Amino acid sequence: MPPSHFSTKERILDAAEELFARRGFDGASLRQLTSDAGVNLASVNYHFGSKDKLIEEVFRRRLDILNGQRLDALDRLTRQATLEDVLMAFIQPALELSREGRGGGAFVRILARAYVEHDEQLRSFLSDNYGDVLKRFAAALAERLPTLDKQELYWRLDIVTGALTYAMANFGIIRRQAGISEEQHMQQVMQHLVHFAAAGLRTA
Amino acid sequence: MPPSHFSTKERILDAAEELFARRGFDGASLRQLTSDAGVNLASVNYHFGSKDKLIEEVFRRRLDILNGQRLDALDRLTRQATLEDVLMAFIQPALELSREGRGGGAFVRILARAYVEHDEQLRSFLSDNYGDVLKRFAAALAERLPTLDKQELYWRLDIVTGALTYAMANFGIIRRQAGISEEQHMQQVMQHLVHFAAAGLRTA
DNA sequence: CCTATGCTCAAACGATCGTTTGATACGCAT
DNA sequence: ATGCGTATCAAACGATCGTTTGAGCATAGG
Repeated sequence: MPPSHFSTKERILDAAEELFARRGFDGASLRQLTSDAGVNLASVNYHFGSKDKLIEEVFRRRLDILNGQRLDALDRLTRQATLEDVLMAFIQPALELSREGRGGGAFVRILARAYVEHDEQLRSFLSDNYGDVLKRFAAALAERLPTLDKQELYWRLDIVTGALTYAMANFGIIRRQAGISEEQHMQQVMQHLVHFAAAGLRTA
Repeated sequence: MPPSHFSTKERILDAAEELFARRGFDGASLRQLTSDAGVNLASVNYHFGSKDKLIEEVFRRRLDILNGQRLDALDRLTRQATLEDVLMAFIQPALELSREGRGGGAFVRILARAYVEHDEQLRSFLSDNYGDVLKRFAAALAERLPTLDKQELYWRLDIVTGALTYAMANFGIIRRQAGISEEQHMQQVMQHLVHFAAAGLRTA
C-alpha cells in the first residue's frame, strides 16, 4: 500500500500492530514491517529511535486511551456498584476497542502476548506507566470481596485478568450467531465474561 | 555445566525447555541454548535435524506423558462423575508436572506461550498429535452441561482452557502460605482452579 | 589390529537481523 | 534565489542467526 492519507508514523504503528500480533516482537522484522507499511526501512529508527521504542509506542498509543476509558468508567460508579459493575468497567472498553477496527483487534492480541511473555523490560514499562490502573481496579474489587484475604485476592485477580485478556484477544475470532447484530453480540460476550470472572472471584 | 550423567539429547531438551520458556522460540538462539546445555552448537542439528524439529520434540516428550495421564484419569471416571471431576482429570496431571521439578514448570509456561501465539505450524502439530485428547474432554464436559448449546460450549471451553493454561503457568510463581506443605498447596490451588472453571462453564 | 559407526568439535556458510550513513528532495522563511 | 530544518531514500555496516562441513575422537565387532 504505497500511498495513504496517514502519516508515516501512523502507517508504521498500524503495520507494527498487525505484524507484532501475528508474528510476535522477535518474529516480526523491520523489513517486513516497513514493507507492509509502504515506507522506507530507515524511517522506523528515524521516527522512533529503535525497534524497542517502537514497541513501547505501540502500547502507549492504545493504552493511554484504553486505560483512560477504564478509569472514567470506574469513576462513574457509585459505592453501591456491584462486583459485576467493576468488572464491566474494565472489560467493556477493551471489547469496544477490539471491535472498532483499524488494528484494535490486533492490539488486544498483542496485550495477551505481553501478558504471557513475562519480558522484564516490557513488564516494567507497563508497570511504570499503567500500574496505577490495575491497582485502582484491585482496590475496587477488594471492597466488593470483603471475605477474601489479600493474598488470595491477588492470585485470583492474576488468573482473572489473564483469562480475560486471553478471552478478549480471541473475541474477534468467535463467530457470532446468525441474526444477531454486532452490538448485541458484544453485549452478550461481555455478559458472559463478566459472569465468568465474577463467579471465579466469588467462589468460596 | 560441562559434564552430566544425562545424554546430549536430554541435556539439549532440558536447556531448550528452560530457554524457550524464558525467551520464546524466536528469542532463544541455538548458541545460547547449546551453551546452557554444555554441548556443541552442531549437536542440535545432528540429533534433531533442525530447530523446528527440536521444538516439536520438546512438546512431544512432555505431552505424550501428560496427555496420557489426563486420558487415564478421564477413563477412571464413572458416568456419575461431576463436572468438577472431569476438570480435575484435566488439571491435576499438569499441576503435578509443574511441581515435580526438572523443567516441568518451564514446560507449562511454554504451553501457555503456544496457546497465545497462534503459530500455524505449531498449532497443526499439536492438533494432529493431541487433538483427540481435547475432543474427548470436550465431549465429557458437554455431557455434564446438557443445557448449553454446542457453539456456546466451544467458546467457553476456549476461555476456560486459556485461563487454566495461564493459571497453571503461573502456579509456580504463586507463593504458598506459610505452614502449608507443598502437597496441601497444590490441592488448594487445584480446588480453586476447578471451582473457578466450573463456575465459568455453568454460569447461565 | 583394523575398520566401521556414532558422536563431538571448531570453523565456516549464506542469510537476515537492527541500525547507521550520506546523498537527495521538499517546504518555507529570509 | 538562498539557506535551513525535516523527511525519505538506497546502500551499506557489523552482528547474529540457523545450518553445514569435514576432520577428529571413541568404542565395539570382525
